[in-house]
Amino acid sequence: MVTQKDVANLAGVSFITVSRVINGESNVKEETRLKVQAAIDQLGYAPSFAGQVLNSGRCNTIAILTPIPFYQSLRTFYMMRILSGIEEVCRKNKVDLMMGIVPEAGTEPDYDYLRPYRQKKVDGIIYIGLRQIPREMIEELGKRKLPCVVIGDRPKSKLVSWVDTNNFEAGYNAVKEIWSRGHRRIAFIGLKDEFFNANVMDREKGFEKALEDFGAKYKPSDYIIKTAFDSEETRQDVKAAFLSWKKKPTAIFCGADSFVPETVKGLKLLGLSVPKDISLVGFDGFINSTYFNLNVATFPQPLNEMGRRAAEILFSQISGNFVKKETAVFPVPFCAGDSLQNA
Amino acid sequence: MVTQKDVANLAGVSFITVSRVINGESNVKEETRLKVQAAIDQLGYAPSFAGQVLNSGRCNTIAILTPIPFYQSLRTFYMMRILSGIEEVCRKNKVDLMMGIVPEAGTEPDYDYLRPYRQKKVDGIIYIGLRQIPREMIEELGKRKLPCVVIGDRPKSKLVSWVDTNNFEAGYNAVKEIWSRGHRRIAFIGLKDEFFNANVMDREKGFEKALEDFGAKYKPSDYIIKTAFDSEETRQDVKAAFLSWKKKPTAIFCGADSFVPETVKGLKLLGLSVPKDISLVGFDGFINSTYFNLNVATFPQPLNEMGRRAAEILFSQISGNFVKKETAVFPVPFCAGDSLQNA
DNA sequence: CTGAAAGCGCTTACAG
DNA sequence: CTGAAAGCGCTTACAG
Repeated sequence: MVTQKDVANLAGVSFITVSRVINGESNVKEETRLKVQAAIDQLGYAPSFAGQVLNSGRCNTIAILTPIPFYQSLRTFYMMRILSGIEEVCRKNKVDLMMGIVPEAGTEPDYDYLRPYRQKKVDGIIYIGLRQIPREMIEELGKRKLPCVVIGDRPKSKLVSWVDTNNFEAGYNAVKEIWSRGHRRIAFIGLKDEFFNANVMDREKGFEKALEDFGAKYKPSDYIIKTAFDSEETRQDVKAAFLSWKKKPTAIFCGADSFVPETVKGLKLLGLSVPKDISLVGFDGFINSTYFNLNVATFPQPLNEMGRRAAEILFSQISGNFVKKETAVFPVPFCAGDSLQNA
Repeated sequence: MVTQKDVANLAGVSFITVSRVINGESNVKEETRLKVQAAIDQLGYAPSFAGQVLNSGRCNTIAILTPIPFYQSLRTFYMMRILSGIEEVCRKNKVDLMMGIVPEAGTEPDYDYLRPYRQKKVDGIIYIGLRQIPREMIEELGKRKLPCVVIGDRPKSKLVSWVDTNNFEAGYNAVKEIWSRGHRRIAFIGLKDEFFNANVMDREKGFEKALEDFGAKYKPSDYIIKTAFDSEETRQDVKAAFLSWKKKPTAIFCGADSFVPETVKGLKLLGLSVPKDISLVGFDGFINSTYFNLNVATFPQPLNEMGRRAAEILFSQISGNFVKKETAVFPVPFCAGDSLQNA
């Protein structure tokens, strides 16, 4: 490997001068600088990361930790869009990105969340949620005061920053959009409690609150279907719910786009087609009309922007050498689509 | 940051003994080992990466370089499935994963492909293709003899290893499957030459060769549509081609799943429905029947396995301290689907 | 403007 | 079985 000494020898100066040129210090004669630069170019020298870290304590790398497996389609989109925003900010700041997949709970008992940080391999961590952040991790984060930003979850810890969408408001607004098109009986499809998905739950709360505020003539909670992720279960749950309801809803708000395809199929089993017989609104913006033959009205989360913001918060904490809880809540815009029609 | 010295002080030994315990050396009294281990646990010590790298020259990190932007849906799947295989092997080998997005050609003139390696931030590189690997990069890779494996492309360099699918064979087999179902006039949809996509081109060659071998009564090249990625262009190209053909094909082989949705729509413009009026076979296995309302016959690439193999080749070269060109060609299995019917 | 010294956290011989 | 010394590649004062 090429070192400062090699460059120094070739240029006929001491390695300290090489260090000065690398770091763009001003106290180097122009002639010397040119000689050194020529030697650097000739040898293809780049300063060893390890040597720099040892001195600066900064490694210009951050870790992205996430429990989302790489191959699960819709969740992959969620993560990739966030990642795209993070990457943009990292690139600007000349910071590298390390990826770690947090194993399923219980799968790998001795998995060490914070190893990269404790090893000083990264300066900070961005955790991309969707599944609740593990309690042990939050505790150690707090104890060690390490720069960390969580996306998509709101840890209570006094030291852990987070970036999230306003799911309650978005749920509320979803009902508002549907209601304004004349629908007076609206159903919600959410997740079973065992998933502990605060995001979908908040959308559900927004759904209920909006219907109360608007004076719906039925009990919102009677029109909530709780189902599972990416599963055929959804289809059956939808069918069963519809059969149990005496008065059928004219619109459905899916708390996540993952439920949309199976909901549509479940409705088809009942002889109902979207949007002719019933309207439908999704959430997330992952269902692409190129692949799904219905242009779904939805609430696309500003994932890219959230990724960027998370990275910015993290960098400000790293470079400021302090850890202070910062939070950001993003509103979710409505995006109209053919699946939502007037009642 | 906690260092070996801190642990040594707490345990009442020298930091060298701590180093021994960390590295599991045998020449440490059991009693001492326990004392040291207790101190390590108490302080939450982990050996600094930088110190280790400086000594061993090994950093237990590899870089994944790819020109695929994070947000492009189908290409995202391609990359993520490969990544999933790589990650699996990395986890087993306790190696970390660094991600780098190679900018569009010309976008960032001073982008330095090999910086992470020259900085000794990674031990080797896996390049995930889909767009041809940049010439400058290949040259520098060869010059520096750095451990590198390319996935999805076959660089000529004597030193760069690669892992790829047998696209010619797969293209040939696609025609074989279609032909065996009685189709005697089959069209191909590929990419315009300007994309330099060797993979799709090889499938095209397999398509042509198969038709020749089977004694097709027409010139295969007359039934090749060349289109662009992810674009509405495809729809128009399909329509135009169909209008120009006097004898219509009874089946179409899409050289990539990206073309499938728009091809289906283009056919619809002509009043043709799949598979009732015309059969269709895709390639890649990205079109999920949950989201696309047609179960497409296709050739799913063994991406996960390719990722694993690439990582294994890379690790063997890194730990062996040699760089030798190794290559692996994966066959692509056929996966039947409703879109391909008997003629 | 340039160089010798010390030290960052670690490991690898070498002594004892 | 344990420790003192040297060195990995770098930067940061300090001297000149």
